[in-house]
Amino acid sequence: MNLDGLNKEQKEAVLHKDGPLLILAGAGSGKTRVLTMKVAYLIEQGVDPSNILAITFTNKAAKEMKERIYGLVGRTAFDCQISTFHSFGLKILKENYNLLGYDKNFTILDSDDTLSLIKKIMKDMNIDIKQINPKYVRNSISGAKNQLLSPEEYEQFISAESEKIVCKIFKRYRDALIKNNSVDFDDLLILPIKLFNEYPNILKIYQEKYKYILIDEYQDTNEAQYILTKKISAKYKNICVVGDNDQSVYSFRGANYKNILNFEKDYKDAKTIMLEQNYRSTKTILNAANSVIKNNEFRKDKNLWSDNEDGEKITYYRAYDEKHEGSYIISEIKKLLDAGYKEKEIAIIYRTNAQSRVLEEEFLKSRLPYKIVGSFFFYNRKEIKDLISYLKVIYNEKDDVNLSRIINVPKRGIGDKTINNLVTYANIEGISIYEAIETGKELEFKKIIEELKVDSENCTLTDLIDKILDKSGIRKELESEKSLEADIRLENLEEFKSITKNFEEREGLVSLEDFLNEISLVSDIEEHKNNPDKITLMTMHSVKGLEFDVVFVVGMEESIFPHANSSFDKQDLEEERRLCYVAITRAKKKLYLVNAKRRMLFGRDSINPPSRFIEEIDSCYIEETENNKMPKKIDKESMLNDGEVTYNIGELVIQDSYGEGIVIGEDDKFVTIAFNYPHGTKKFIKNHKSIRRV
DNA sequence: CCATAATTCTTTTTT
DNA sequence: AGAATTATGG
Repeated sequence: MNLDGLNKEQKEAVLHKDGPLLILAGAGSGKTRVLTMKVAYLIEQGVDPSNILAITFTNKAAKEMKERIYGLVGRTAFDCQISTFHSFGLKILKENYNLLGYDKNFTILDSDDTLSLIKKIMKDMNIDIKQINPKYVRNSISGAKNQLLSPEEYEQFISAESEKIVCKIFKRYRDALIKNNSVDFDDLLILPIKLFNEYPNILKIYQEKYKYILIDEYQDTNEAQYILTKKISAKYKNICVVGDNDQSVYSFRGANYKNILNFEKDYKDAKTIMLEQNYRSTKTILNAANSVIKNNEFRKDKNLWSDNEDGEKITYYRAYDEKHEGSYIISEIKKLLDAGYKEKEIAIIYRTNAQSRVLEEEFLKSRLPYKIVGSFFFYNRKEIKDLISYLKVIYNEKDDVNLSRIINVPKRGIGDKTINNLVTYANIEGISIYEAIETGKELEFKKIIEELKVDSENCTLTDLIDKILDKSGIRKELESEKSLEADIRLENLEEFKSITKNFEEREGLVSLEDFLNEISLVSDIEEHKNNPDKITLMTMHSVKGLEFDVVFVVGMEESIFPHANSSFDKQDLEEERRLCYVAITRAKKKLYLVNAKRRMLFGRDSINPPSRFIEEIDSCYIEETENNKMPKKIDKESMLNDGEVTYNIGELVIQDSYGEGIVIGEDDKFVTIAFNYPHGTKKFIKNHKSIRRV
């Protein structure tokens, strides 16, 4: 194998074959390259590809790694197990479902399904969902599960009244999942661990199977993921993990960057290699990223450097509003394309998914090719969810959650009362809703599902979709409605067939089981399509691990980024800053930071000051323009209005640094203004020019 | 049981 | 602003 393109440390990492290895790899230091070459090297050294397990966090990363290994070793790459933690967990469950009390055709509940199950349980228990938010319950349960706590163990740790209630719901929730023959996302990690604990001989099989384990983004692993791989690698200890503490951005999911520190404790003879040279970005971009991240207090300083040229300065643009933000980006992209940049080398990244909406509108107008990665937009539509529920029920009739969703879709005259009767009966008998159906209109529904079950055995997926639409009456209902909205729904359902068709062609598979697994774990429509040259729109979280020539980071405003919910707590804020570090370091050649003076949020016009992260970047890296004048240092005289200014208590005003606020107090010299969280109340010189009436 | 009106969320981030 | 949930009346 040719290692010429690698530096000393990279070579060392690739050539380390046996024993634990920790690679601390800064952004853009070539870690993916090292990982892929390492796999190729192992194969070259005679390791059976089927003994290699490589784990990534996102499906995109897994896909990319597969392609790159394929590029190095050819078809034998397919014999390696390269997947996300969750799909790896699913694979183990599929191989051992019976030992865990499940039927073969168990299904995965997504976070919406999980939420409706919790709501149902709470209703059953007469818990007011206004008193305790079901989402809080869901998150608490998920948190406990990821700490590998059973409801009984969780009980030992809690004291608050609300947590005790959560615990009771947790118990019912756990039982309900088994009864529904369903698992949630967390189960994909913790059930395999349970399996290994209860059946050591099975653990042994997996230890022999996966003699070499590589894990990417190790700083993002949570307790469950940590334990899972620790168990499997316990025998041979050929475990190689790659991580960067500065890029740890999943603590909300229980990720614990301390796992990196634990690694050296767990494996006393672990070798550690640091990759500190950045090959990706210009000096300007890297320096900007470093000047932001150095503001984090809880951080081990490191020395990431670059030999690349200085490159262009960063462009900071302050748009008038969110639409202008979009149109500005479009106009810049047009210039970039004229200058020879390729669409697929341009990315727009934002903090929240909701921001993609306005951007998409502007892109549609511009007719530039774009793709929104991770857009729930399609899968979140009612008609698509209904269709998927049909598929899940056809495959797993015990799935009460999805069955309840569609038993009256389209309208069949089955209302709350009928369903409640069914549920009560099913509970008494200890059977599923499906089994409980014996009479009435619901029996017709059952017959439809029975027929479709047969169809699912006999025809292709795409044909099955057609049969569902016909036999359920969904198509008929939408066609007879003759509204634009109904037409769009039909179109979306037709579009869904292109996803199944693509799946069938790509995988050569037509099984409902495989398709359901795929859409449960890859809930991103773009992953199902072939993607030619397009401009990429995605969140900062999903962009991790990728790189582009040109990156636009948009919505650089306080309370969007850093997000309002994360700007108060110091730890949260530091995570936001790491996220900013991730965002900036995606850019290879040119970085744009964009924000809007005002923006519609929750249907209200809100005004937020520029993100603090912009100010943290040394201004020498940012191009000076008319538009982006940094917080001006003008002498006090010129900042005061001539003459007297008076305000009324309760009046809405805008202040340049803190945005919208309400006047809550006034005397002859000062005015007191209450601003939105997290700014609080501030006192100003009354006729200061930074304050304006709305 | 269902259509319409009124009201109340929603936007962190992912598998 | 738009979606989702709940109330109301037929």
